[in-house]
Amino acid sequence: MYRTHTCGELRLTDVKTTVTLAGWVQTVRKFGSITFVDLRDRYGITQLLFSEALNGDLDANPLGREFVLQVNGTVNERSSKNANIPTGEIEIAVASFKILNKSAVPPFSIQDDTDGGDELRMKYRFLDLRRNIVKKNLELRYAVGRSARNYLHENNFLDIETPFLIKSTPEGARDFVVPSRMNSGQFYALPQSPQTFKQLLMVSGYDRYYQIVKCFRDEDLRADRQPEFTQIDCEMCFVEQEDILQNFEGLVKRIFKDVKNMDYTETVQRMTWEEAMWNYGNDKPDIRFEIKICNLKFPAHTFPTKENQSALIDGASFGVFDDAETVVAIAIPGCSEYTRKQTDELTEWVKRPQIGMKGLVFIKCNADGTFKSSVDKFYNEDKLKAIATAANAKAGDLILILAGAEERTRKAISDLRMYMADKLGLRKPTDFKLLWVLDFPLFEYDEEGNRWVARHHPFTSPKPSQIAEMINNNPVIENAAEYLKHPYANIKANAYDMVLNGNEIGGGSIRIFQRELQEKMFAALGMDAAEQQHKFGFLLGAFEYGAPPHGGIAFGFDRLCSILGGSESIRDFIAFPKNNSGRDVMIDAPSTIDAKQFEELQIKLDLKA
RNA sequence: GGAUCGGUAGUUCAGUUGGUUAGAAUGCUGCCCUGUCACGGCAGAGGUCGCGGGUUCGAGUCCCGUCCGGUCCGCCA
Repeated sequence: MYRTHTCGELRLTDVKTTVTLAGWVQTVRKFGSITFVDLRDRYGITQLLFSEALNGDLDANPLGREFVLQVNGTVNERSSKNANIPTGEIEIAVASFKILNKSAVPPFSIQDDTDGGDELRMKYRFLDLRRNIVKKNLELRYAVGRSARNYLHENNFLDIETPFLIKSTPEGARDFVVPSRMNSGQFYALPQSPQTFKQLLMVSGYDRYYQIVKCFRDEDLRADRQPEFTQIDCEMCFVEQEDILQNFEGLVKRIFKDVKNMDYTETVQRMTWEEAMWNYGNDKPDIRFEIKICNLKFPAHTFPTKENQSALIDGASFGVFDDAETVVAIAIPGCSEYTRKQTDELTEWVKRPQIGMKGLVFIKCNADGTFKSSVDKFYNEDKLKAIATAANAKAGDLILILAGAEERTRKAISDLRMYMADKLGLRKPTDFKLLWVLDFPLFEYDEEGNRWVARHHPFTSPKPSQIAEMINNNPVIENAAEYLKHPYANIKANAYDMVLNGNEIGGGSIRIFQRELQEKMFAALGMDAAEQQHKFGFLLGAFEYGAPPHGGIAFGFDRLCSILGGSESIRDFIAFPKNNSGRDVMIDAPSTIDAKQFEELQIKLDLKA
């Protein structure tokens, strides 16, 4: 028997017990004739005492960090206790020990505040995973998964596996492709998601399906994006949007309860995509703080239902505003005292290429009710006051105004809103606020190809009231400059995103289940009948055999874990992640393959120089 | 595909206007120490300054190229 106890469980009540422990040497502290060794395993750290007085034959000298050690001894009460660790009141008086394996000196320290940089930790990820802080993240990941499975199981969902080797249908992201040896010249693709399979399962009558499943997308990475990632993938039949929303806010609330012991009792807020863009400039707003955009000027067709307020800024001969398509403002609470240096810094921030604004206009709403702005030359006190009222600014606030092209400016004000909230500490990682964003546009305009692309995916159904509009109109865009006036631009989807603290954690839709509508959708995306048949014939065929109404959702599992863990990076919650270039630096993948493998695949490499 | 920041001891970093033998902390090795838990003390080893080229009397430092890594934009149905 290698061990009788773990390194985390012995307490004062175990004193005088003879025990055997096994683990890794965390530290060795020598004091002449006695030596302390901290022994670590998954469960904790236990102090070992090597003492010449107790056993003169013991020589702790050969021990080094990360040696694998088995010790036999007696549990003793410590004479000086350590309140910082659960086992801090006891130690093991070592009677005998065995080095089960030696260790090279690790390239970085195995502790919470390690001295290792990211690259090194990834190269030696097996050592990094020994660190408590990383272990905690993987434990959290397990807890989230277990909670989700429990909830879904209790609600009659069936976990069904779908294949990883499937057909390439590069509609959205680039596929990872896998050559087939037995079918030379042909390729599988790894699934970007099990989308079509789960829909086929609905056709088969498995009315509640889920899977915690890997998905693969061959696109460039970010801190929160990996080429292989995990989704909690769900689908239901005989449901409307409302059923899905109810079921899956239940899932997330359950995860909050199980993982964070948090009762999320408040109603999950909902807003339409249009409201989100109007108020926050963003389809995944962080609503933990109140700041909303004031739309001083905007192109009428982008928000057909909204009233134009440009009278507030027009007629002042201020060219920047007069020439801009869009002028938007946010009132930042309590920042009217910002110095020239601070406002300059904000101006520089919005001028960075990532934001791409030409400049920043500000209005200080002084505590005494006066106003001071960077555009005093153009706007008198009354006009500034009117703008401040529109922006819902109070005395003491700082109004920041951006002007420019609609899309870019809206994104910029959204980024600025988040930047200021971070600055003011309004985005606490311990606060959680859920939000449903509803009624997304069904289509997006692709400038490059002058065509429609599906905003969510091509299986998403339009709002029932707009099906006729879709079927009866020609998708061809005659005038690229005025694509927003095309009827398709206003078709809304039966699609929904779940947003947590400004992050999209899940998204889904009610699907198309009629062949005719699905064909119209494919056609709208530029697929002729032959291409439809080649790529999705199996799905269109299945829709002819009694496809039920259905819909579903998929949650980004890694991202959900990282948010619950209070981290920006999903890599911390994946045992063996890829780096920024999609490489696994530990096993050094991807790599070249043998000539023999090429031969078997009948593939000849011809790399462009 | 693009922008930007970085690459100096095992590790994390400092290194001034280009100028003597490239430093600190930590880790590592040896010695001392009976109550530490970030132990302490003394001594020591440890560097192709990512790589290639250029400018210069002289390059870690300046220039060009390249590789690697981080972040972001594009991209991510």
